[in-house]
Amino acid sequence: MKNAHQILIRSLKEHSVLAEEDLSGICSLTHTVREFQPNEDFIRQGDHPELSALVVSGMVARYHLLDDGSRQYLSFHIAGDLPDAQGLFIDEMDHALCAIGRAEVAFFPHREMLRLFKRRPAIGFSIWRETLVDAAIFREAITNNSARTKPGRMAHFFCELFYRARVAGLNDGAKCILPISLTQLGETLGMAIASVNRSLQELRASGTMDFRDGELVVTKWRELKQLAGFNPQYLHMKKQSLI
Amino acid sequence: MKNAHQILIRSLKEHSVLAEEDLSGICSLTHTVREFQPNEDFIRQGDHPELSALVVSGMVARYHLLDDGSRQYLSFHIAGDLPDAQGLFIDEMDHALCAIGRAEVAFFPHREMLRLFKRRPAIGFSIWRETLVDAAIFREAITNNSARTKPGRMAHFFCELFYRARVAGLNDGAKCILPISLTQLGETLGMAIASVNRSLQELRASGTMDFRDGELVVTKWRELKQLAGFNPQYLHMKKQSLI
DNA sequence: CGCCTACTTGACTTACTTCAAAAACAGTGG
DNA sequence: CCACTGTTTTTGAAGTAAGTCAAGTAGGCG
Repeated sequence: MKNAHQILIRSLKEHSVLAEEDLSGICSLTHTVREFQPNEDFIRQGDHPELSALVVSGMVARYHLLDDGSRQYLSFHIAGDLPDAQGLFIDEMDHALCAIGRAEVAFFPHREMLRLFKRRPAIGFSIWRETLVDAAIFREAITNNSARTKPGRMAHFFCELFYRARVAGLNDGAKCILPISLTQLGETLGMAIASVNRSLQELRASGTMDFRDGELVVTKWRELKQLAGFNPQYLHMKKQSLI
Repeated sequence: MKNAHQILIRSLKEHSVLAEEDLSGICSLTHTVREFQPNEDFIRQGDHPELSALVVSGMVARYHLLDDGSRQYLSFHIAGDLPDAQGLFIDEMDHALCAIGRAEVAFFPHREMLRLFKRRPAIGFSIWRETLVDAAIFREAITNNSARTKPGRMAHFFCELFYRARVAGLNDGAKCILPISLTQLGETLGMAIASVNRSLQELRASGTMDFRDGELVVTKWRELKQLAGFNPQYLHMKKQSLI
């Protein structure tokens, strides 16, 4: 397992500039690491967390639980992401977090982080920035689920995760681990399971990508992007020209 | 016109605790106020703003412009909101802002704000918090546009705006100014104009509310909330029990 | 091997979109 | 004041995408 501090630093450096003292400040944070099984919740709606989570390995997701018991997935997070940085300033969780596949998550105490932000504002600013990119991803999800055709929105979803994993250095060439079921895909994109399947087959037939057994393979990135209307600008990465 | 500093302070106090020195720090910020006509853009996709906007009066909205020229509205903002606080840390705008109805907007220089955050971290934290509530609103919009029936999502949209306006002290009893067209409502909720109209008529027929001529009247709040599945917890206001 | 879960497929039904046109309304100029 | 224009809202009818329901297949695991 890679060191949690290093994972966080790598991820923050993706978009922010940090001084030597900021890095050592981050490394001074205490933390614990826990492993979670597929679908295991680690923060629930209504919780008042005092720790902030960092994805160390695997994938986690945020979701809303509706009155009728149905689920709406809101976002997916990979190694380096801080999926609940909002807990730093918002007392009560309005959504839950669970592992997608097996995942390792590091937890940092809010108290220590806030103290660090006061001492080294640049660290706070870089994590603030991270939460703002998060918000940009949510905005894109609104547009995706509201304004695109079903196959289009599925393509866009795959594009985003593929791109983010690529930036994080997690892809194996054209392959990307994505341990998500079709049912979950439906609960993410707002479509019925039968539709998910048919849209997926349409994407397969397009020859641009394949997704099966929790693995995404992108064979024609440019065409897939086109088909999805994907423009990575909203992810606000420094290396725009990556792929 | 009310003083922009006072409007900002009132709004931040809605969820954060600020010391006397923080308040005077906020009041030391220079700003300009501009008035915009209905549908007038004041920040465009791709811009690199150096000022942060505060809604002083009226309503503004954020939206994505898609490749095919269609629009997806992302959020609506009323007096006291900072609709582009993200510009503080994210260089390039991934969405645009426009006035809905006539609106007055105050602009504060990023440079001054960042300097203030370093001197008085609590101010930065309160605005950070504001951006996190923003993100919570986006998350709810994902769920709304993906998991609810068309009339349900329209009801939820009205509930949220009514509630937020009420908290901000902008409602006139059961009435609330909402200068938005049915077309825009469709571009917000991801539904065709014809559907918007029919869903609206369904809501009218339910006897819980009416919306016409840019004015929302809520006659049965409890029933409307019920019908919408609206739970204001995600807005993270201090006064939960308000309505 | 049998059970469970995840995926796939088909048939049916209904919601919603699209298209088209009418009605209501606001603004403009004679 | 009223005709003219453009915009927004409303209504109707037709077509279609996608949801629901139901059954069948495939893969993983004790």
